[in-house]
Amino acid sequence: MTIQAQPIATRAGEILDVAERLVQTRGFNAFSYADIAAELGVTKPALHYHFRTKEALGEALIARYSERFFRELDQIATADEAAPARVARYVELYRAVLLANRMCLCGILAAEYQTLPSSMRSAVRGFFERNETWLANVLRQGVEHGEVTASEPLEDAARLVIDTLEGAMMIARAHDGPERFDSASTRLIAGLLP
Amino acid sequence: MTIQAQPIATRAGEILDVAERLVQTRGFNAFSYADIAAELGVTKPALHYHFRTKEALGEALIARYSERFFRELDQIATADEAAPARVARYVELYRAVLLANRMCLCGILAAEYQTLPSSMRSAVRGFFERNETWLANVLRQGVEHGEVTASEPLEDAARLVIDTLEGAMMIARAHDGPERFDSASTRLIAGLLP
DNA sequence: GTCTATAACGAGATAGAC
DNA sequence: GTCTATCTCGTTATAGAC
Repeated sequence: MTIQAQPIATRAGEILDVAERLVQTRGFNAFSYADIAAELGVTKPALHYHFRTKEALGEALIARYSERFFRELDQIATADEAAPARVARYVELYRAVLLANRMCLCGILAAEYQTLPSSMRSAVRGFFERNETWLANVLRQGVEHGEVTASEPLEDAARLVIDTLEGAMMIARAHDGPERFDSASTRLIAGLLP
Repeated sequence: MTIQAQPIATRAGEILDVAERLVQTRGFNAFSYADIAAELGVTKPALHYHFRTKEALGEALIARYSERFFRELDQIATADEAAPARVARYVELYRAVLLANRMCLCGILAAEYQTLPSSMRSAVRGFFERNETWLANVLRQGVEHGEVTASEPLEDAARLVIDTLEGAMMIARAHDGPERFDSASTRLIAGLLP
């Protein structure tokens, strides 16, 4: 048994990388297997071997994205920081996506929600639910230490934060640069402080 | 010369009605001329007579939607109401769209922004800019009367409101009912009151 | 002026070669 | 196991009939 010191770029991984960027940039309905195939220099049916349907590809995208995202949240929750700093780092995760000229994967899928197969729908909802739970916990910690002011239920406060960040991100992408997002997130966070 | 007492449902108007619902429900990239044709019982090329390209149809959709929307804003601004009531009515406009199981037309187009032809892009940006201006004026009126608390620049405060409503709407559509939107908008407005 | 027949192309997916 | 050749269908758009 060998141990992989570094993750090898598998073909499936390459496909997911390209597809992820295309979805985050253009949306799930606005890219095709042909786009991925052209970029990787393979034929379309080769992609179908790795992901038999577009739905399967979509599910894999959400799974990988979620795994990565919540691994980052774990790191934030593990570090020795106060709640406001944790929220700030949460906002920074979104901002980094925007700087790459992308939209949150599950955010853009939420916009296309009505057109998604049901397996992808539940995966998208799951992403947001996990975000809510995580953020509500951080807010609760902040309230208990007097560093955050938010009224119960804190799950609703968490949802407001998520909705605002997703919306600000989406509309900022229709403008140039992250300034619009920064202004919104700064005001949003200011409203959470004593 | 005759005067139209009531607007007649023209063929072009019928097409716009169906297309508008499809875009607000599924997005601009996820509907086709075939969908409209089937619903109206005509052939696809018949649609091309009225709107030669999908881009032309998209432009017409934004133009009509904007006209209707800003006419409503004019009414709100004309009525003898205080700023908080005007903001509440502004929120109610969004809520009504959500109750129809739709997304704001320009909101969903913002999500698809990178895939839109440039004529539609500028129309979408224009919609948001006009909204910002209108809402910033209402907020300024409220601040002057001591009914609203928001820090300068009020254009940024207006943007935060718009971003939040659009985001809350988008994510609420991935859940059932308007409760999630209501909770977010209530907290949003509460943050604007003294 | 309004619509039908048809084109030209790209989509996602299958069958089968190696 | 991995990929190429191919299929079928749906897409937007044009040409031309009435």
